[in-house]
This record gives sequence, structure tokens and C-alpha cells, in this order.
Amino acid sequence: MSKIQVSVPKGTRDFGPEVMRKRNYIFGVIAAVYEKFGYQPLETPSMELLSTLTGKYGEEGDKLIFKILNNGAYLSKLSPEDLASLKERGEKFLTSKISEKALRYDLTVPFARFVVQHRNDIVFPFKRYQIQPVWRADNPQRGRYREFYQCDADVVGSPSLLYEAELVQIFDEVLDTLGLPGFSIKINNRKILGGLAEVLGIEDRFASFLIGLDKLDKIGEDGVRKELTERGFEEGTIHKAFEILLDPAAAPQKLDELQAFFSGNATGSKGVEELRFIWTALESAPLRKATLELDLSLARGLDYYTGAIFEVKAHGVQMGSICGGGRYDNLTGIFGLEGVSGVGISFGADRIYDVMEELKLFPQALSRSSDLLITNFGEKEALHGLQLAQELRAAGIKTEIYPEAGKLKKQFEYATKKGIPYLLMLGENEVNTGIYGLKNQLSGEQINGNIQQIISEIKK
RNA sequence: GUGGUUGUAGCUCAGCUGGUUAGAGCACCAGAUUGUGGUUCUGGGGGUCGUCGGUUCGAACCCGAUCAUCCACCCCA
Repeated sequence: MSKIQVSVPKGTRDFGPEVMRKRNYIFGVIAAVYEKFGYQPLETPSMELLSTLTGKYGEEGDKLIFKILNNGAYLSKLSPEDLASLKERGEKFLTSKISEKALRYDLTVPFARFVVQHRNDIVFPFKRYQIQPVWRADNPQRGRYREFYQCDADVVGSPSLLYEAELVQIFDEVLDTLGLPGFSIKINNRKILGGLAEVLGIEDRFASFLIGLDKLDKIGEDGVRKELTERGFEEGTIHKAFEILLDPAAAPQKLDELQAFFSGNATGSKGVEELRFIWTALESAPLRKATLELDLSLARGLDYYTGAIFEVKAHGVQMGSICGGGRYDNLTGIFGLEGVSGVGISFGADRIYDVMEELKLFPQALSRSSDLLITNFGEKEALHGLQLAQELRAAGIKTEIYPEAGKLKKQFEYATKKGIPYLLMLGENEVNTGIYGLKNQLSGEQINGNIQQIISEIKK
């Protein structure tokens, strides 16, 4: 045994063949639905200029960006004075001197960069989807990794609420296609929360309020009460906020109530109006399987959201949200392109994977590498097998040949381990007669027939 | 960054209050008279007990440090 440590870096994973099939299946379904709605594929580099990323994710976020060390003699570029004052000037200064690239932290900021950089070549509204890994130097724990995939779709360059409705339809179609038996799409609007903050007179501490509120799901009503109190909010403020946020009325009625609540408050009224539009739109084009929920406590951490916000939860499993999204009015502003509104969603592939595994929703056929193994009885038979394999593959049957004329027992075991359901018995007799034996591993039954009969039996 | 958990074979773990050559199950490899597997039986390979140091006649076990891991918090997907 080798003594050197063989492992992957903390928070990263290998994906073996079986896992890859399932992951590709999920990615494939998501991409196909995105395409169906007219979204175009986009990839951006794994690394961005560090200056593109810093400052976009807040103080905490900056610390979680993986920096890439400059190539070459990066230390020699530091002047003696710089070197002497490193301790006092701190990490930020050193980082700026020895690193100018970093791994992307999400797909949204690189997308914004892309849009601004190529603004003259893009047809607006620009609809794109992007399925790529992102990296965060976070401490790994359950369901949280340092390298993970995001599956984003965004449309920029239009404030139309039709897109909100469309993105909800995409949630619905993807998750229904994947076979989830039930899930809730929760909707809220930042303007409602913003309006509420205005009514309560806590605009200055809005972000802090949202962070506390967002935990409702996790720590419950009392927990949030306590949290908000600790964050310095008045008892009366919290009470008033909860009165409207946790009002149990169903959607249309609740919207009416909100409308009354926000009379005289422009921000809140706008939020209600937007929500009502989306609600009406989705009523006229009903969803396949999703339960649409108006959830006023939904806040979502990302502070660039300005309008609608979404979150999706699967039914029947203990799992956080599996999708998210929302409208952001000024994402490209940070790169100098003002007034471009965008709205986007993201599927959490890892969590969807876990949900599907738990609910056993992956198609059986995904775990099979090949449909058929052609046995090997010797060189002459194997060459004949090579020809047969081509015919079988042309008929759409995933076929492989056992590499050597080993014991039949080993050949069977190989097929069993790889989950190959059929074996083609190909010895001297078969080569001479053109009548082959097809053994079904699951049933143990064997039929004999010519190549056409074999093909139709497998495809049955 | 903060708090806790756990490190023994490829995997899951056992190893009584420190006592000779550290075990089990699964996995792996080879056989049970060479054209039919999954079962069963027999045999086999594989661990300097995370690492370094200390206490002791003697350490997988006690102490310290260090690294890694998982979980929770902050934040997030």
C-alpha cells in the first residue's frame, strides 16, 4: 500500500460512473427545458479577474473567494518597502500584490460581466442558461461543498413580469419531468418586504431584518422573534411585522389585505401589484404539478434582489430549498451598464440529486452501462463478435465485447457487476450457424435466434 | 473565523480498567475436473492502529501537540 495520502481537497468530490449518469440525467433535463423556453447556452471561464469578483458578495463573500496565485516570481514584484510593511498592511494588500485571478464564486456575476462586455453583440432581452461549477472557500458541512454546480437561467434587458411567470413554469416543468411527486414554489417580493420596512421605520436595518426573518423555516416563529430581538428590533416592531407576514390567509385574499395594508406606501403597493400580475398569469396557464405559495416570510440572503423572489421545496423529504431565484434591477450597474433589469433562477443540482436518491426517482436504466455483453470464446469468435457489435450498436443497443477468452464464469460475473442485463453466447457453433444464444441475466432465460431476432428481443 | 465529534484493513466497525504474533463482516484475488453467473464451501493477500512527541518495564488504549474528518454556528446553494 502506498504511504502517500490519496484524497481530494476538502469539500470536493469525485463523481464515479453511476453517479455521473444520474447527474448528467439531471443536468440534461434542466438544459432541455431551458432550451425549450428559448434560453441559450453560455459558458464563462473558471477563473475571472479578481477585481471582477471582489466587492460583489459583501465582506464575508470576499473571504470565501478562492484566489489564484500569480505565476512566476510573484514575490520579486514586491518592492523592499512592500515586503517590510506586509505585516502592518495585512492580507488584503498582499493578496492584491500576488493574485490577480480567482475562481468564480457564482454564475451570476460572470454573466453580468459577459453582458456588459458584449453588450453590442447581444440581442436584448438576452436569455441564457449556464451549467457550470463554482467554488467557495467555505467550511464544508452537510450539503455544502467547496466545489459545486449551479444551473442558472437568467434573462436580462426586460422588466416584463412575463419572465417571472415563465421561470416559474420552468421550475414546474423540470421538477415534474424529473418525477418529483410534489413540490412548492414559494413566491414573495422584495418590494413588499421593503414597503414593510418603510411602514415600520426600519429601512436602515433592512438587511439585518431579512437575515433574521429568513430563518423562519429553520428556527420557527419564536426563534425568529428571539433572533430579531437580539438584532435590536423593538418588541412592537416585531409584533407588527409578524401580524402581516404570518397572516394565514390564502393568496388572492391575502393580496387584497396587503393592498389595504400598503395604501399610502408606494413600494409595498408596487410589490403587491407585481405579485398579483404573476399570480394571475399563472392562473391562466396552470402549472403541471407545483403548488404555488405566497410566502411573505421568504427573504433569501442575496441582497441584490429587488423584486420577485422564488424558492422551491420538495415535498416528503427533509431538505432545504432545491431551487431559488429572483429579480435584480441593477446587476450590470456594478460594471458600468445602468438600467438593465434581470431575473433569474437556479437549480441546486446536488440537493435535487439527494432528493431523487431518497425518493428513488432515478430511472432504472441509468444504472446500466451496457445493454449487452458479447462473450469471448477465442479469437475467431471475437472477430465475428466485433461485426455483430456494430450491427447491434447501429440498432441502438449499447454493446461491448469481453476482452479475452477467459472462463465463462468470469464473463458472467463481469456482466453482473456492471449491471449488463443481456449476454450474447458466441462460440464456434453460433458463428457457423448464425443462430446466437441470448441470455437474460435477470430472468435466467435464454433464447436462440438470428441477429434480427436478438435485436428485437432486447428492444422489447 | 467560533464550538464540539471522531481518526484501527479498500468500506463499516470491534478491541474489557495499558500486557505477547491487532480481530470481524463486507469487498478483493485464487480454487471446487475448462459452453452458463448471482448461492455455498475452501484457501489467500492486505493494517508500522492519522502524524509527531511524552509517561511507562510495556501504549491502538493514558497525556500533549499537530493534521484530517464530520456536525453545529456565522453565511450560504
